[in-house]
Amino acid sequence: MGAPRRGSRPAYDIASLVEVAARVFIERGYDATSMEDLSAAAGITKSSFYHHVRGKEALLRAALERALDGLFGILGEREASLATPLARLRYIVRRQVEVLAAELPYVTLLLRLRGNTETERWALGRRREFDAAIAEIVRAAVLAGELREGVDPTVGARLLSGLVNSLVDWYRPGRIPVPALAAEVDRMAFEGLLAHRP
Amino acid sequence: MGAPRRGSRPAYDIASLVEVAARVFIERGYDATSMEDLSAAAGITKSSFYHHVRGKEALLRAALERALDGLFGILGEREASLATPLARLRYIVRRQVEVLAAELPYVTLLLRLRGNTETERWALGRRREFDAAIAEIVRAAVLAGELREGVDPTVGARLLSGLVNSLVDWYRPGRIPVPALAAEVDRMAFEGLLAHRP
DNA sequence: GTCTATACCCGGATAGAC
DNA sequence: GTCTATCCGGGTATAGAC
Repeated sequence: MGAPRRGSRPAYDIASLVEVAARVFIERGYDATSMEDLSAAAGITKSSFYHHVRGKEALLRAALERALDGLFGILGEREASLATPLARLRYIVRRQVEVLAAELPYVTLLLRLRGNTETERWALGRRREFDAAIAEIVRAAVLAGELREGVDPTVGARLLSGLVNSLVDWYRPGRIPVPALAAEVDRMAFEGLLAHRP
Repeated sequence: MGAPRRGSRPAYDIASLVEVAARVFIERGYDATSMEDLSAAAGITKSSFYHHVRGKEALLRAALERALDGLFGILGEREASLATPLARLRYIVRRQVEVLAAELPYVTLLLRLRGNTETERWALGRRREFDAAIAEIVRAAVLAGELREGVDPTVGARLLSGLVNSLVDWYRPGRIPVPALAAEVDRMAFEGLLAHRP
């Protein structure tokens, strides 16, 4: 990614430092993570670390941008405009699982924000925008009669998002192939766990 | 709850201070919350606050105990031993929604732990025990053929718990009657969102 | 680019007067 | 039981030598 390095040390391009930071932020929590923790994880001292990075919040912002870019990217894909609301919804859910798996630490961070700093509030706002887009599609699917009667669009959308987002609490790369994971989430969300139909 | 007070000030029994603390912990995050924040929320100074409370971690522990007591209480109820695994599972899910709604701040706190302190790790361990109990029932239901074929018990259990637990991210008391909420969660989990059956 | 040393502030917690 | 004053550790961030 960054310019190649001459020394034996790893290349401290911003991207790799952001990756390290995201990992530690998730492990300890953003507030509990000190710049000392981060610099140690990167293998240099705190002040050297500052040579590369503006500060703690800038690292958080970079990580959150990556997560949000991934998620909003889905909405811009061709398939996100499929004919029926249900087809759009299922496509987006599948892609959401994929993005979540691909950008796991960044999305995890995004989903655990509290809103203390300006950066966090900004990211929370963008996340709400994304959720609203999903909710709108759920609403359309209910109106089109594609979802079970009596599904409250707001509640349904929140449960659906909650189901997908809960993956960050346990999914770890490598254990389950992503397509299989996406299929399980899809079936759970749309067909449910039951064997038979009432 | 505590002994009645003579002055005009509210009674600072431990329970009410724990409630205040839980609220602020959730709002700001545990690590970002200072004892100053807590004492201010209780309407007294930091040192007065210390007169009533051991420290920050003791407050956290009391809140987490309340959440865990509520959850483990479910497993001890008569109905948690219903005849079929599926019946047990649906009963527990419903009760889990009810406990979550009744003890919202405490359960929210429990679900957002990172594991930095000894208290947090203790609570995380107990939470894992609870999740394992659910997973065991899911496994039994799959073996009994009560759940859709091809459901991985581990993944299914995690998705189910994730769905239920995601409520803490948006449910607020009063908006939706708890029975209706429990019914929506049950339908989503077991029947899915779709209108028709394949 | 990396280090040591340090400024500066804020957090948890306590002492002791009232 | 409440307060003001304070200790002390650790946090972000910077200065300046190498």
